[in-house]
Amino acid sequence: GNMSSAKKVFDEMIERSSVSWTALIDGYVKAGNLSVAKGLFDLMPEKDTAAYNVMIDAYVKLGWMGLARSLFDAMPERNVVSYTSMIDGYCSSGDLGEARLLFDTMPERNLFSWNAMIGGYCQNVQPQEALRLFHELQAQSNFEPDDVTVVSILPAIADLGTSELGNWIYHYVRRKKLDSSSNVCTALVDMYAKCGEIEKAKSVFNDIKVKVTSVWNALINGLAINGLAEEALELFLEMKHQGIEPN
RNA sequence: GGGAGCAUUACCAUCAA
Repeated sequence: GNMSSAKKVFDEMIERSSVSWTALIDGYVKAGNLSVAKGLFDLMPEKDTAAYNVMIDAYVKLGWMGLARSLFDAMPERNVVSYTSMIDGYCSSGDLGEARLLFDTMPERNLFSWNAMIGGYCQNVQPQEALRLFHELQAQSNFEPDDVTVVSILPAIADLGTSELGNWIYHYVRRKKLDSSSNVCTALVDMYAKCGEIEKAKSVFNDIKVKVTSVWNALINGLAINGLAEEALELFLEMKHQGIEPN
């Protein structure tokens, strides 16, 4: 995040590749300085796809889909990153139709693009569509769900309250050793609790080797929403007893 | 043969609206 040093090095360079331009532009974007980023982008002599992608994603994260779309349409060549950024943006703005249109028409997809579309349905509370795409990912693509896919899909299953699907994910997680991710574990505990399977939630919790705060939170909340207030309080005390800081 | 720039999950909890 040290933009003044980055700029200094950049200014001292004899030759600047498109990689150095793009790295600097993205630095300004991530530092929240869009106007400087845009100024550099406009100055950049030969803008390649990655440079356009950085600017598109900057607009996307601000929710400015009109500007993002203008660049997307204007750029000479679009790659899978360009499409995935746009899909992410449309999903975040609630325009699932436009997102899906891009997803269906993009020349090639990777796991990022699948995850973006699946996550989009989840966050717009369309768990059934999310699950349909999740199955399609496994049946009709060369990719396998990863920890990101699982963390996206579990809240959708929790919304539906159907733990049979959750059980399938649970076994998948164990088979693929995805339970080394705290986010995956947290999402599993949460899912079982929201499906009313509090014993299963506890059992998943107990199997977790390294319990970070969010895992404790998930089970404490799970006990609470299942009417087990006393157990929730006990677990909270146990957590403090073990030296885990409540947040 | 190797390497540098861009996209997807973190809501699980709390607080705020």
